[in-house]
Amino acid sequence: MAKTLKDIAEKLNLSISTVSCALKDGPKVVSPAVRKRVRKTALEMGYRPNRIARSLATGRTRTVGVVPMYVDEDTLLHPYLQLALNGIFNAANKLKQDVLVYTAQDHNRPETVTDDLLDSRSDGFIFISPRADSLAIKSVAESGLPYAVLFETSGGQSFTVDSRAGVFRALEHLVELGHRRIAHITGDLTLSDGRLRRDAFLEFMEEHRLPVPAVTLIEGNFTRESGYLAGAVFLKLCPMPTAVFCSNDDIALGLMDALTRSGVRCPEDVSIVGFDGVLPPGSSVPPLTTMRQPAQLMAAEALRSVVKNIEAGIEIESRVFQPEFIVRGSTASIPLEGIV
Amino acid sequence: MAKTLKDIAEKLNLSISTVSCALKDGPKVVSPAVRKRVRKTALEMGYRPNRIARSLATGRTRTVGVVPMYVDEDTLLHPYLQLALNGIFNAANKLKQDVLVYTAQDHNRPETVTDDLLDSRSDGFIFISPRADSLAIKSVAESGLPYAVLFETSGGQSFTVDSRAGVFRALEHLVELGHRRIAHITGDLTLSDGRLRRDAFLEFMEEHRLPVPAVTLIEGNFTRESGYLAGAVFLKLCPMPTAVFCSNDDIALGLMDALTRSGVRCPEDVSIVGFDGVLPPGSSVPPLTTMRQPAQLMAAEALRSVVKNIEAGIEIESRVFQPEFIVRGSTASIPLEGIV
DNA sequence: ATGAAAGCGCTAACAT
DNA sequence: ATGTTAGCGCTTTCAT
Repeated sequence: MAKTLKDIAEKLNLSISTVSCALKDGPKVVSPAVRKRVRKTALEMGYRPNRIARSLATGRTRTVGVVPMYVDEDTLLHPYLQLALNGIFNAANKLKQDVLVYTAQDHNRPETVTDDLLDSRSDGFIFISPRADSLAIKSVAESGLPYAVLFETSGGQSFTVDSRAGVFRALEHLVELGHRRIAHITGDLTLSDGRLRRDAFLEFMEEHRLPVPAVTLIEGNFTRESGYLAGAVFLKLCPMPTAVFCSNDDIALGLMDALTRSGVRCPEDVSIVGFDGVLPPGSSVPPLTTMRQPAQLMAAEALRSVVKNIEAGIEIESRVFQPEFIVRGSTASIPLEGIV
Repeated sequence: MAKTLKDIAEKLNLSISTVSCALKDGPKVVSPAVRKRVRKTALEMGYRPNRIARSLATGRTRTVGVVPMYVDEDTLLHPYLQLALNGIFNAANKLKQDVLVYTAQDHNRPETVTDDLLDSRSDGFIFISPRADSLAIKSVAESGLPYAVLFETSGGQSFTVDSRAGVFRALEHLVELGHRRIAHITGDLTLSDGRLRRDAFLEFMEEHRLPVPAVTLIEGNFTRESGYLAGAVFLKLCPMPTAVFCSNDDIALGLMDALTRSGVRCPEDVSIVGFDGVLPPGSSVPPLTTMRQPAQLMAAEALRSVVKNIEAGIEIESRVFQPEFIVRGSTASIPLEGIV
């Protein structure tokens, strides 16, 4: 059986509270002699404080909950999430916080999700790429527990990348290479990043007086499949754009795959730019030119903010992070026949 | 404030225990009428059971702890672990279990690791690729809590791949391609997979009367760096082996990198085989021929076994899984000059 | 069928 | 400086 404070107290003929305080320099002062004795026998008896009991008494768990974006299964296989989680765990370790990942979301019965979150096992939350109408966020917000939102501007204090700046930088790169017919495959437009990147795209094009025929604005949803499907649409365009700005890397890889299979070469025939920079360079041939968002840092900052709120009541403030442009092999000067 | 059983009880003029039982068909029977009333008001009041309190009362947390192999930081960036964790989370979700990942290991003070594990927050454990002398395993074993060991044969009931079968299959492939001078870069020999694969390599070579000069048995440690360094050693060998069997994929990629940089082509000049199959095919050029171990399945089975033990007292039994050979582009027939 | 009460192991205010 | 005690919110045995 696990040893308890009571066991130590009885053995030493002390009160439980004295033992408790002796072990942790508790609220009341304990004489050095006693403290020493207590610690010694605690060690000898192999005593380990019961965190469950402590949490019940203090109302704190030292645990922050992480709610990933919803997918049916294989949640942890998304490079996106993996980076974010790694950043969160790294930061949590330093702050002596535990992390509980809530992958068990059943969107057929959203109320169960909420129940899980509110059963007092986490002191605060980080929501990753939540839907705008997330019931989970709503309940957590109502409960008064602190939380931050990662990779999405709606729903609460958010930790996001400067999509607009990123899009502008990427498009400037393409324009510098001589591209004028630039298509865009959007992300999920119900997500803020999807909308912001599309809007920035349109704004840039407008500003540079570059035409955007409706057919060159293809709706995707941040998945590789949607990029692949967009490829089919793209191939029918005439004249074919010489460059495509994709709302994220997955889309870009799907597109690249579709184009390659049809004999369209990247970057010789068409330049492709992604966004997020979550994939290792070797994930595609040619390696993808992309805007890297500092996912790990953003995730770590979200965690720190939540913990600061829990521990010191400091308000959580939204932050926007600057992306970093990474030029690799998927972009090049426009093909000769593109120069009219 | 969060509502409690007491709140409901007072509102309804019932006892706490009646409310408790009404909500969960508890040990004692409650009249349908009361049960209905209780559930209705619980819903209205937004009552959520407090899992911490329940855990303290029942002594069960419905949580299994996962202890990854030790690395200083960025634990969750290892493809290895990511696959295993994903398998564990998938299986845990189905069994309504939570998963707590213990990345916060400070090997300078191993006793703190142990303390963390034994603070009653997990009902059982899965250790991933632990060291043979793992203090953490020892304490968990002593505490009597159930646990399984993943990817390592020592330390307890283990869930491992059939390394010997895998090595034999891989080497047969090389021999069929005409290779006779086959080198081996070992994994970490303090880990069972490292030893088993090396031993199987030696056994196969002996059986096929293929010479193994000491210099062609290069010690690595499962990291990409060790593969890269082994490359330098390898390049000095004369005659150079025509094939290398690497103890895992990381080593193989490091080696491939080193060779490519020196102008040695794979697979034209030298064939390379990896092991584990955790990396996406695009991770290298050419894509790596490897023995895939069913990491997700193994991890899921480990979790199920631990949970079965917790819930039904069923003994955890070691299992050995069959790997699957995946032939990709890094192996080919021996180069002409290799045929003497 | 329902209520009362003990207890899970710990914290912390209050007493001595 | 140390002991006593009342919780934290729930489960569960024992009364009624």
